[in-house]
Amino acid sequence: MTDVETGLRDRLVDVGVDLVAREGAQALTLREIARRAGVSHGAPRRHFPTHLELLSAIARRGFGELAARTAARGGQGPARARLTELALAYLEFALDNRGMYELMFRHDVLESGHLRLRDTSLPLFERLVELTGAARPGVDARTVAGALWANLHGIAQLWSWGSLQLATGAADFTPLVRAALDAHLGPEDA
Amino acid sequence: MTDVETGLRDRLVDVGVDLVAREGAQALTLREIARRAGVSHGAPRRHFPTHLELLSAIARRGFGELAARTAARGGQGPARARLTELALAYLEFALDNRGMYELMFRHDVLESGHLRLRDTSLPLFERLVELTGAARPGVDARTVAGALWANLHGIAQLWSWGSLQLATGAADFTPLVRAALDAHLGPEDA
DNA sequence: GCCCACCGGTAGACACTGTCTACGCACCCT
DNA sequence: AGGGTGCGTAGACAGTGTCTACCGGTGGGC
Repeated sequence: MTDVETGLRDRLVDVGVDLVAREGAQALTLREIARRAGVSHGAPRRHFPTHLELLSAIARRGFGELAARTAARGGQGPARARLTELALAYLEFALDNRGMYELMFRHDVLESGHLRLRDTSLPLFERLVELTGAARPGVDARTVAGALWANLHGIAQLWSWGSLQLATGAADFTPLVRAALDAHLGPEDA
Repeated sequence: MTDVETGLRDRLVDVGVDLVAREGAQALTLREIARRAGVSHGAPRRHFPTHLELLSAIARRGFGELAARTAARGGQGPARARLTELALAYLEFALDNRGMYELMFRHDVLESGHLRLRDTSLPLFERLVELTGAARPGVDARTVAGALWANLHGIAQLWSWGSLQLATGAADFTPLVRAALDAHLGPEDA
């Protein structure tokens, strides 16, 4: 009735997205996904030759939503303000969807050829490069953007793991994000 | 004869360290470690009640060597230069020992209580805080050090995964590390 | 209109994993 | 000498991913 008519391929990914949000990345068993989709454990093989490819398809959903979230925010205004919004949106996504974010950056589990992150991840980075160049002209925007991206990723990972709270004693990650932005782009009101 | 007399507990960790360097983190099967140690698959249980605890013991070796490597470098000189050496040593460790580094930051696999990283990781961070305060007085050294650490970690991870090469087109990670250091600490010759 | 091929799901086997339990051997202590 | 305990063995169990044989329906070609 509702969406029973959707193909099994999409349904498996739906189930996976739901499952990783609900129980974490280690719950994404092939057989468990099949179980929750109401099919036998051999069925997914018709659509995803291997477990890794199913996980990659689930992760690609994550990259898509990350792109959508960061695109929705930081629409206009000066480049520096848009970068702040983008960075905060990135961090919030990572911490609202820890399981998915963890899955997205488990390169041992995502044969990077399968998930074509060039389609979703690279455009996002290009936007970062563009905004960086606008906010801080006169430097190698590509390198600075790379360092900034790495910084956001590191904060997301270490914060999610709890290390940064332990090491710095902070209770909120926004000061860290602002410190990173100030460092790479210069102080906000400059 | 050689070191046959070492206890099984240490031998298991030895085998694990060797195995993760040789074949990566996913090869650290409990049974495979036992096999290579020449004991039955049930033997490790006498020393490590669970697989996670054995992995944590192996990872702790990694934290120890990371601390040793970063301590060996950056011995003296101005704080800024020592920080550069420390950062490069950190990155080189991460990229020379990808399997180990990956293991060290797999929080799903390291019940963080077991590996007492307070003993090895926090002192390293404290040294980072101290040097940061010396290199860049007048700011919240703890926050800046946290952001810098996250930046190094992010570079290590994304570089090891290949994303930064793809996104920035760089072939060497030192420009990125220097960009991060310049960003958080100010330009070197200041 | 029939037959046949094929798409897609089922069911069972296989090797492998981590954990648990029963067993046994050797050693040490009194 | 005897009993207990530390430590490794061996087998069972549930669970995993992959592979293979099977098979029901559906659609196209003649």
